[in-house]
Amino acid sequence: MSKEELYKQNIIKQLYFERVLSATDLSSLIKKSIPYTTRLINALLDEDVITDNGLADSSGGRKPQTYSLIPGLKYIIAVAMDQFNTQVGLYDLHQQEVCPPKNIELPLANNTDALITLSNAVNDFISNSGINKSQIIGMGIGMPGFINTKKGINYSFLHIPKSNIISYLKKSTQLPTFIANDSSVFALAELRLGAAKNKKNVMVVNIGWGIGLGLILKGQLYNGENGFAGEFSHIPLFDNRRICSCGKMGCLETEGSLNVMVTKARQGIQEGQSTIIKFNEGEDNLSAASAVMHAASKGDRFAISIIYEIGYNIGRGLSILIHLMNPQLIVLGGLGIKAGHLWLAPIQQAINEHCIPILSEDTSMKLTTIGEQAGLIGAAALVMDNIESTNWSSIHTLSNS
Amino acid sequence: MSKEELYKQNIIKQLYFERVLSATDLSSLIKKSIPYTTRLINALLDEDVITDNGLADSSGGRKPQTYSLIPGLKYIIAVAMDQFNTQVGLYDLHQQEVCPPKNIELPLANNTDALITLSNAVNDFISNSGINKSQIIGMGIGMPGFINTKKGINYSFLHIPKSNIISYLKKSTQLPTFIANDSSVFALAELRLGAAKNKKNVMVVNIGWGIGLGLILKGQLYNGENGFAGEFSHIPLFDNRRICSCGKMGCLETEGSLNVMVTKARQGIQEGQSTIIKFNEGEDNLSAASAVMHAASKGDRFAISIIYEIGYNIGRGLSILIHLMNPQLIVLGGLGIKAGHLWLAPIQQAINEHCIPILSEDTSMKLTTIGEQAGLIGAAALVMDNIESTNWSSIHTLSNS
DNA sequence: GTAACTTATTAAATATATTATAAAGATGGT
DNA sequence: ACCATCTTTATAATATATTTAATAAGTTAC
Repeated sequence: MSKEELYKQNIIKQLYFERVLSATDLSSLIKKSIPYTTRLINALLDEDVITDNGLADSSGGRKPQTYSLIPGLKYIIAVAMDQFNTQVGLYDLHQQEVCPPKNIELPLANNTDALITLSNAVNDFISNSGINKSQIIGMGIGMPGFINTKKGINYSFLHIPKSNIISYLKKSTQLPTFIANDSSVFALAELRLGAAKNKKNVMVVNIGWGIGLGLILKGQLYNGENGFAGEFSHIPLFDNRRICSCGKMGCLETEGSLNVMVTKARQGIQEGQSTIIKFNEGEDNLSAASAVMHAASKGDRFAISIIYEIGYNIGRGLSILIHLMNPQLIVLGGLGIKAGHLWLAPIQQAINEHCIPILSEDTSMKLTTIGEQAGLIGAAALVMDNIESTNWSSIHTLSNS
Repeated sequence: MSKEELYKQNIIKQLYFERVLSATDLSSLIKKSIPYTTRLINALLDEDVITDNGLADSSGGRKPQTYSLIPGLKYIIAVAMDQFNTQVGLYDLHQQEVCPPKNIELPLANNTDALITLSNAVNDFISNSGINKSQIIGMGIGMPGFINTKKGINYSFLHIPKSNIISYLKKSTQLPTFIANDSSVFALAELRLGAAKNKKNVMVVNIGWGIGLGLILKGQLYNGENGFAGEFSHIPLFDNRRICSCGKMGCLETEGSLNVMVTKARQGIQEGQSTIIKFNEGEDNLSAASAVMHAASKGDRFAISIIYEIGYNIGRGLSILIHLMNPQLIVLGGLGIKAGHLWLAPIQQAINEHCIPILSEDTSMKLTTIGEQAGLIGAAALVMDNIESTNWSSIHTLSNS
């Protein structure tokens, strides 16, 4: 690809994440001069890839002409997987849902058919959407596990003998495919569209059955040497003898996660704690955790105390992170976000107790604002973040010729 | 500075760290085409900043013409401080000592005169060296404490009301000055000239009275939002009740550092352990620690067991680091390096016990090879890493005209 | 001796920035 | 309402920066 095409691609990327930008904005974002940027913009206008978006308000001078992507020009398939379920969504270039996302049951553990199921589901989903496959620029997938993004290998699930996930899905769906760890995808969503936007050093914490972590360093996602960075859940932090899901003992996960929340709640109820939490027989962990968090939001003291304990332990882990990375912001999200601001006090308390003040003073903490679709939105962002070559103008060129 | 001058500066930087390079090497290092790079090289030759270094061996084609810096063209002042002593050295552009480094006693704690003492010492040192100040391109300083590199502030020591260290020293020594945390400087030395050279993700561990850490991520030094990243010594890792030097409890430093080594040795001897370690009355910590490490190298089982315990605890901390950063290499250095390979086994053991295998498998561990001058060499590298504008050709221009 | 390869040089073409100027609007005063 | 002045934005002409392509030259390995 020529340099000029690369810059155009960069402009498209910027417009995807910012939606509306002026020539001056774009010039500083792609770090090229205004006249040169203008030339690139005009080329993109000619190719019918972007559109004139009218004049924006003045900030003390001539009103800037603004530009944006044509939303229906191309689409993106976003896939958010967890160990049991997978969501598939379709988004346009304004990050809007084109049709309602689809949920499929897809257990990952010991499931040799998982990829077949996935690619069938994606192909069906596209067919039902009515969108032509040629208009889809790619598929982004966030999934749990140890993932080598470049090689397309998940060392925990979805193993394919003599091949890899990316090659397989490219072949079976005919779509450029990008995969990443679910916590990285979540962090990417925060970096491009959420609380970490335009921030440099941010820790994005995914409170779920484990504690996921996406590291944003110097304004970029950090993946580590093999893509395994951010294994926060399994740092050896406690001297307990609890066996963790990873096989080791004393991991953060054994004292701070939604699993622990459910366990503590069950235990407390059995011991006769007075609480409004009610578990049905055989209730699954997801609804149990939701019940605890719901009770806590209603003011249930027992539930709040459980969240306090777990939050405090997560905060202990975050103290280590603050010492090592000196971040400006910590963003909390994931399933646990249902308990909202109740996390803030115990985590902050732990940080106060375990951090050197000069370090913790300049680190702020926020709850995610992206909401439940974070996984899908991040997966779509993953495509735009990595896409290198797409024939952006094909459709309009065809209709024009 | 014009773009072209910037590129020339970059060429000088590359030649400083690599000593001898061909046009092709430089072209790929500065990421400009070969013809353009050649033009820049010729300009530098004309200005008598670099010199033709003859032909290098062929690797299957025409022998490359190589170039190098003229070592005596410019010099660098390097300063390595610890809490009690400060070393000052003078280096040429081939990283060679111009005269023996000087040691001065300079306690940092509660010493309002420290900066005056330092600048006097530096000025004296330069006078005695016989090098003209105009030939010195700058001064690099590594020092303990919480340091904001850009603002020139050390929040732990050397506080100056209404000014900062850089401004003060620039004024009193007339030299462009750069400061950084001692562990960062050590990591820089490893990155540019040592075991981390051309590596991407490396943890450089400084085993001393605390455990310092310099993080190299994506091939660059990582400093965090305010320059405080890498506070490994004070991560809350132990459930002990030992008060740390930072005021908190349970820091890594309280169970893994040379201070702990000395304490354990003293305790053991008092309890009648059989060992060849002998402490004189009132022996200071530095020689005591050296004695323990010396005994261990001789095979003293008690000394070795102490190193094992401390190494194991450091390894526990490193396990966390590996989970979070997924580095390809860990480099061990600092005062503790006197015990050499004896650290490797206990640290590796802790990593084996506390790391998920897939993470630890691809992380190797090495001892530093830079030696005792690491602090000074790194401080000199700090100058070359950051210098932006120097009149490189002045002297020769004068002699030519 | 020759194929394959690395390195060096030159001319030509392309990429990109700077400067000057114009246009459009904001602000504050009368 | 009208004007003077300061900003920001847009565009055209010009100058500079940088790469590409073609070619030549020097080496190695078979």
